Amino acid sequence: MLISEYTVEQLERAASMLKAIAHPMRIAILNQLENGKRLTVTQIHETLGIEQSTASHHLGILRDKDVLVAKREGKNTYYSIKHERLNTLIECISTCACE
Amino acid sequence: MLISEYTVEQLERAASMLKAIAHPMRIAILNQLENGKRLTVTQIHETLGIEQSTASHHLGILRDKDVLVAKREGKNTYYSIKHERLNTLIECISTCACE
DNA sequence: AGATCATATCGGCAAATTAACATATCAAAA
DNA sequence: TTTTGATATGTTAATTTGCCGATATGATCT
Repeated sequence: MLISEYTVEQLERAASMLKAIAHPMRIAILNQLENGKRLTVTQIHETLGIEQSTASHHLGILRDKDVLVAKREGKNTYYSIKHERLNTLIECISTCACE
Repeated sequence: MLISEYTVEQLERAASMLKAIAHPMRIAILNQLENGKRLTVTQIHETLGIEQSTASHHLGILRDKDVLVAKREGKNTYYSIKHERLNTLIECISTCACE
């Protein structure tokens, strides 16, 4: 079934990605990862001043919804933005909120 | 206080806008309103096949979070996208979800 | 004022989310 | 294999959400 040229599945997938992003701390995380930067859980948790488990939790949500990809390298897991196009979205919402 | 070049308030505002958008039915609504289109509550409720009260509810959420603007004209209330830039965001998330 | 169309709000309940903390797993080094 | 650093998961309970039907408000016409 189609609703407005997209299927229900596509709408749900889009919503779940957006929902993952729609959190102040996760937007802050995404700002840190703009333009292809890669950071570990510890770097995020230290930079943003949040609990390690909280950082991991937020990163996990973003990974599960295909916003970020994780790559384990030794003890560390590096996170980065999965789709180039998402940089546009981050920038867009950040500037929209500043008016 | 600043987190990643944005204030907490800006991050919260961005998150609350995104949260408003992050719902399958509301993304469908925004698709209907792309590129400056204006629609009434009844048009939305009939086009998308949802209850009138549900349509009004979703539109209210989007208006409250500054995603849409409402303009009353006689019996009808016309809704439309508030910031041009949001069209980019809608398109971006819709295409991201189609891969 | 009364009738009718359009929109907004209320009450209720099941379902989904959230935050915070403790704990568990994984990887390398000693 | 024990220890330590790094990351991931589980468990709570409190809050929030979505949807529905019903009802209330607003606007226009007779």
